[in-house]
Amino acid sequence: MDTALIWFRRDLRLADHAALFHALNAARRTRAVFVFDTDILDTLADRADRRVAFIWRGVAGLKAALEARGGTLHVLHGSARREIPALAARWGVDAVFAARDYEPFAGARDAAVAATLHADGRRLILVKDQVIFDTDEVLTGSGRPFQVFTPYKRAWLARLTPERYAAYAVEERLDRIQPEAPALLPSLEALGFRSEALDALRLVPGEAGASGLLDDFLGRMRAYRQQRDFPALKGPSYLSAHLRFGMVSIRELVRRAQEVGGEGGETWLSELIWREFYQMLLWHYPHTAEHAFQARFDAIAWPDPPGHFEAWAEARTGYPIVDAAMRQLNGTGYMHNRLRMIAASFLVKDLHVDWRRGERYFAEKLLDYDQAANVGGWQWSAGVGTDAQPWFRVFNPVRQSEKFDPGGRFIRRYLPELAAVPDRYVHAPWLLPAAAQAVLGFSPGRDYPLPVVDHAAARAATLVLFKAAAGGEAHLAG
DNA sequence: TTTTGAGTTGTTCGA
DNA sequence: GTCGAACAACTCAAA
Repeated sequence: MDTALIWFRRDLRLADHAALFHALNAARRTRAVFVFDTDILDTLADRADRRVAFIWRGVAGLKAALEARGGTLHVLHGSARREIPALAARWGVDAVFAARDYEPFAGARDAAVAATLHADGRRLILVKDQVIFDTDEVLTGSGRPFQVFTPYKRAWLARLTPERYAAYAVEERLDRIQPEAPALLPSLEALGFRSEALDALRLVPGEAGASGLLDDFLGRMRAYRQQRDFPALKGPSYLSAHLRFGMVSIRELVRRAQEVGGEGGETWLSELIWREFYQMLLWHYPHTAEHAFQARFDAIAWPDPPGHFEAWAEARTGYPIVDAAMRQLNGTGYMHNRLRMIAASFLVKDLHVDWRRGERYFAEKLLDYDQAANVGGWQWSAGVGTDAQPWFRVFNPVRQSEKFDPGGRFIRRYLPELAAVPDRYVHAPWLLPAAAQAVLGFSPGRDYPLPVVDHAAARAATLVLFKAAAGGEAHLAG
């Protein structure tokens, strides 16, 4: 073919890029485009949304990298559904190449773009790039999607061969990307956003940022299994936001995990497999974005008592580990994985708020927000999802705090008002004896909120809700 | 078709 | 403080 268009979306890199590789191989000339899609941007409430600034810098870096090789990246601001077919027509491209995206919104958008292109005699070619195995490449013996992680993981690993994570080398053909006309990058302000929220994050967007994080993590991956659950430690890779926007290739990450091996490499690889498990599930069962995977639990009427959600979101539940976690999220756009489970469990099983409200809040705040992983994680925590924990397993926020932040280091990092509270009471400051309160000048209720709920009572009420839901379904079914 | 083994990340209670 | 058992019954996946 004569001309291809590579449409960058959440694959903002040049290295090891499957869609770019196929476009460069298929066509004599390739042009490149990124669209700041108003169909997405218009839904964002926060004009200082960290993700827009993060992506904007990633796009700027990508454009500069292409220009250093004699090409360029055209950057548009509008509805991708209209802009992509219009650009394809203006430039007379034969086919548009893009990385396949498994989220419901993306699937609908791509179907619409494909239909418009097709009516004009052009094609949209979607290429597997953001996963090792596509949605139908790891199935049960009877050809159905796995619903339990462990057998999925076993099947995934059994199919893994080095060719699966071999890099798509594009470097030698990048000179086929040619500028049509001088291309401008609209400023963040022109897009209607500000960047100050990102400045506080000290995370470098783009391929360079990803490669710096990966280099740092390679030295720590062996200790990943031991350290990953302790939020005060530097245990995880911190690559989630870069992986979300494709600033690093999943194949490179799997390659690295294999190279390091051992329990550290295996545990980290397992996390990458979880990512694909949830992407595969959301694609096969798109309704689970809004509904419990286990239908019998979709009917639970969560009491949602007034003020509970706000206390959680504003980090004033009176449970330090939960409040510290929420301050980390609100202040940085990131939350440690262990804390995501604790905060989610607390909102649902202690505050009795519908898991969907929590999922939506995380969707607004997380820089690394990934719909499949977030929905899957929330449903797991709420005990309503596929492969969910047993319904009677309710996290105790004080036990979790004592176990995973034993010295209260993480708590005090985000709750300096607890600096003077002794380790023994930092997980439950309302238990601090009156004599100690006087000596320390710390008074629960004055210097830090009293607990909004009693955990033991809240836990008992949760078990009743679940028993009623499970019993009700059995009754209906019978 | 039937059977069998197993299921990310826990908590509480009582000895 | 530490340890083992109980917490229920169900569904999935594979033999």
